[in-house]
Amino acid sequence: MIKQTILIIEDEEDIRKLLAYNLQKEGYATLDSGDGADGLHIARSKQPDLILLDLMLPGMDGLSVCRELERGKNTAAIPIIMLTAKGEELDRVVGLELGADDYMVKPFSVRELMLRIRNILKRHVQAAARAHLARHGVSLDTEAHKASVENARIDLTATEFRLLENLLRHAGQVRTREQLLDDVWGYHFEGYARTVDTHMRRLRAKLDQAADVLETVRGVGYRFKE
Amino acid sequence: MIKQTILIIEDEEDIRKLLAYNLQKEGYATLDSGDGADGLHIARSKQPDLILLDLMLPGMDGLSVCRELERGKNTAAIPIIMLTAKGEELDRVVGLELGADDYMVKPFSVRELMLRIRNILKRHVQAAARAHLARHGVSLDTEAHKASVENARIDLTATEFRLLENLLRHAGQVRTREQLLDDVWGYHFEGYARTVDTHMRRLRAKLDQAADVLETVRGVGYRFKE
DNA sequence: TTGCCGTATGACAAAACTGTGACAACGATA
DNA sequence: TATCGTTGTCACAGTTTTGTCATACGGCAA
Repeated sequence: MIKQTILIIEDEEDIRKLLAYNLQKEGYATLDSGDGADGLHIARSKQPDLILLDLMLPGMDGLSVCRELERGKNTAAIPIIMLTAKGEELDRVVGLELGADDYMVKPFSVRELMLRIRNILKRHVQAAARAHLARHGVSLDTEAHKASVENARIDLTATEFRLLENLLRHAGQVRTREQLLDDVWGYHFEGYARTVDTHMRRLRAKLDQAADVLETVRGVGYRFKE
Repeated sequence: MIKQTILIIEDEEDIRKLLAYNLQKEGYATLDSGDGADGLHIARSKQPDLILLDLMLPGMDGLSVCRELERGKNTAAIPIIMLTAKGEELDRVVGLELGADDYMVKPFSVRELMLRIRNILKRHVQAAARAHLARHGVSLDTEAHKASVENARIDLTATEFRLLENLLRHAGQVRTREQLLDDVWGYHFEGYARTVDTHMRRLRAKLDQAADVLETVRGVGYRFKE
């Protein structure tokens, strides 16, 4: 599993460090910036999974950053949690209006913030992950780790599931054995490329009537039918 | 196929040699430097395809080099893999923030590093290479590995596909048998130049009505019609 | 028109690929 | 500890793909 990255845009260094420390402890990767314009730039180039955005910032205030993020094609979908100091509450309406997903009033409970972050990320991941994971009657529920063919459950082992998921996510594209080994087995795997074949066979057997969604591209690799 | 060049900026000579040796074995050309400022200079003048950058360097540290690379107009797009020693992990965030594409913590697995390099390079090449691969009714979808003539699918073998792709990418230009053997078969291929002829015949047969897009330039080679 | 040289063709055997069944190693679980 | 499910390897067989060769063909210049 790839670590999710959270961008912290906050000018108070103490808070920034506190947040970074706690987020890292929770297993997230963090990026941070103490300045609005800079933070916006990082968001655009690194595309974090979530942004913690302070309202009061030097250079460019949080609302403007929010508005800009919302406008950018590849940042519009990133969830934002606004951090506001007491007394700025009036603005929260505007913030939410502008696309923030949630807000926290300082001083806030770190624990609560962590929980909200986890929830929001889960929602977003699910939404993104579930979107295209069904095709030609084969569908995967990545969260529940359940697979089905024409609405009939089938049992897949962990590896089979990851393999099918990878193929499905790249439906229509040929995936070479090397790519599959890297993505599904991981870089550490030092094995026989033909291992992939065996797993394809097992997958096909389990997919049964739907086995033809897995196409062999001779001399290249495998492809989930477009 | 032109060799890709990788710049190694690392002060420990043993590691530098180890990396250079392995990279060359993988078919890359290498440049190296044991000093930050010097490495930066080489990067600017030679424009390598990828940079391996150690964090701890004499003279100018890795982060500064990274920042400078990011700033330079003709170095900003070069992917960077940071090499960090254990315990420097805190900095990786900054590194990623500054534009590194990936990082490895020492001691790292050379094999894994090679795989990551391959993947990153592939991503970068793909992004640049995907273009209008269609002409005179012949179109290729390199991702899906599908070919069609006048919107009708045709089956090509792996070699035929690569050959047609190469000709198409150089549409309008004559390609000699030697060039085709180098690009399509690989520069290590020591075979009969007439092999190309046979494959051209097979391609023409499969292209059917569109066979005339493949022109023979007597005494020189072949050309995809402009 | 003839002869030369490069190219197209058809046939073929070698090489390369993929699908399969079997199996041992491993780990989890009862 | 015994058992069961999962995984990675391997050897083998059936096919397809590929490289080579011998031969026929065709453009071009003399």
